[in-house]
Amino acid sequence: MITEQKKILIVEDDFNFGNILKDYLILNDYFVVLAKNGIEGMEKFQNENFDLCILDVMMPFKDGFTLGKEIREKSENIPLFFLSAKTLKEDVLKGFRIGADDYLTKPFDSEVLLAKIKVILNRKNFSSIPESDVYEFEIGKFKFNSRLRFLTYADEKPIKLSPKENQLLRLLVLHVNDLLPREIALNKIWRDDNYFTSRSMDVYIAKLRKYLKLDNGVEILNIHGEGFRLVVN
Amino acid sequence: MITEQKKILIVEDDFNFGNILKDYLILNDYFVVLAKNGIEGMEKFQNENFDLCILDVMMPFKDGFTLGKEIREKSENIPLFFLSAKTLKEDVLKGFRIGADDYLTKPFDSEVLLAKIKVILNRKNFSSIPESDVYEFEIGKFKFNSRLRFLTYADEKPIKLSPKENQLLRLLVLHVNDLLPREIALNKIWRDDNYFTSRSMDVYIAKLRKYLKLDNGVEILNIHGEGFRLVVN
DNA sequence: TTTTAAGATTAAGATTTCCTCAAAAAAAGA
DNA sequence: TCTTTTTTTGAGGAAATCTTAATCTTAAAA
Repeated sequence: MITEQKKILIVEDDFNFGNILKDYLILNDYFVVLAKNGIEGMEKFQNENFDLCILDVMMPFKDGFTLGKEIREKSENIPLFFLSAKTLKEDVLKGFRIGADDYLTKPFDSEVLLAKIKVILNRKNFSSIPESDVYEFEIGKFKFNSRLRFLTYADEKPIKLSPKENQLLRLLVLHVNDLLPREIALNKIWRDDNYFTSRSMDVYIAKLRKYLKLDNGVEILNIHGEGFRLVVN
Repeated sequence: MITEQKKILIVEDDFNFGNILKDYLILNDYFVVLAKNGIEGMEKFQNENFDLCILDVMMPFKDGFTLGKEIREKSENIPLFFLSAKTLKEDVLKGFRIGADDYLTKPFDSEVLLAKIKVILNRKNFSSIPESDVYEFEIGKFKFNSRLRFLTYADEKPIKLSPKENQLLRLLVLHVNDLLPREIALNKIWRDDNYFTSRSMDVYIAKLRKYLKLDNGVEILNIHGEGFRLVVN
């Protein structure tokens, strides 16, 4: 069977190190794209579809954490590794809070990295909703662009959505007319499921409801104890 | 929160360390079982359903690698973490070759472990959701959606069902025209079979009857001392 | 037929979950 | 830095849900 090569994005400002890593992964049959800073990294990420991102943390212009956060806003599911010489617990935890799948402290062994890459890429991961690169949606009379974070009603001026509003609305749309379980939204967007994140989600539901009120064929219903449902007539 | 606690198996021969870890995870809202060696670990693994296994590598009788291998033979998907003071690259790689999802070297920070646990349980969560269970039923002139918890008569406005109403109706439908033994419903829905849960069930039967009255070809009959029967003409 | 157990129905309490608003805190932008 | 935007936190209250209790009815057993 011919398995498609997996595509990996490496963002690393140390040219030497980046290239060694790239060559090593290519040798192990991955397709690798190397970006040399956060800005270039974001560009490449937007233009191609990757299976995994490996981000150096300390970089000029835009650091790895910032980039990681931006990537997570676009895609809740893409595997994300941070590489860093920062071994401080606080940094590691920050990485995970952003939504990393792993955090490797330099120096690390390349074979170990390879093993971790294999684990995460081989994990059977039929996500209930296929991770799609669709970002334009219609919701009743609204147009919703989740890349630009705009919600536009008819010919009115677009409503700008905050990142969280945007992510939540996107998940709701992907489950349109069906249940979006609370737990799933919390884990995907907030990366944690507890009392407070749940309250926070409620606040965002309220905000979205306010926006969507313009079209009364559209509403967000609660299913008590389960989650929410975006209903469109 | 309605979300079930995730169940974690820890296998660790150091009593003290194992218990500290256990308490820490319990504090963070996991259900934890601690086994003190590989043999006991395997027993517990076989008898219960875990969401994650955390195995110490160096243990008497049966070491963590051996146990991990056996667990992988039984279940190729369950997340597996190794804990070990062995930091040698070769050991780490061995762990991954066995099928570990991560390998933490002691000493490690418990918060970091917690972060990793959350990451992996969330990933698995999304994939295990397909829930190809049937959730759309017809009951006479009713349509019943047990996912959205709706009961709709002809073209009327859907009746919202509460979780318990929903579960009970679902069980009745699955046994349609046949007996649904009281005991089974109680154990499945209330997870307990006593005087009070039984009275509670009666209350829910009454509620369902009220809803179903719209269609007089549908009724819930009692079979004295046995249970209930949903009858549809 | 009488007695006892099981079930039906309704309503009141208790609990949990959700909603709303506002203020505090944190993050991003200028 | 200061300002603006975004996110979280908290409280009060509303709504939904579930249990318990009280009162009646029906079915089976003695």
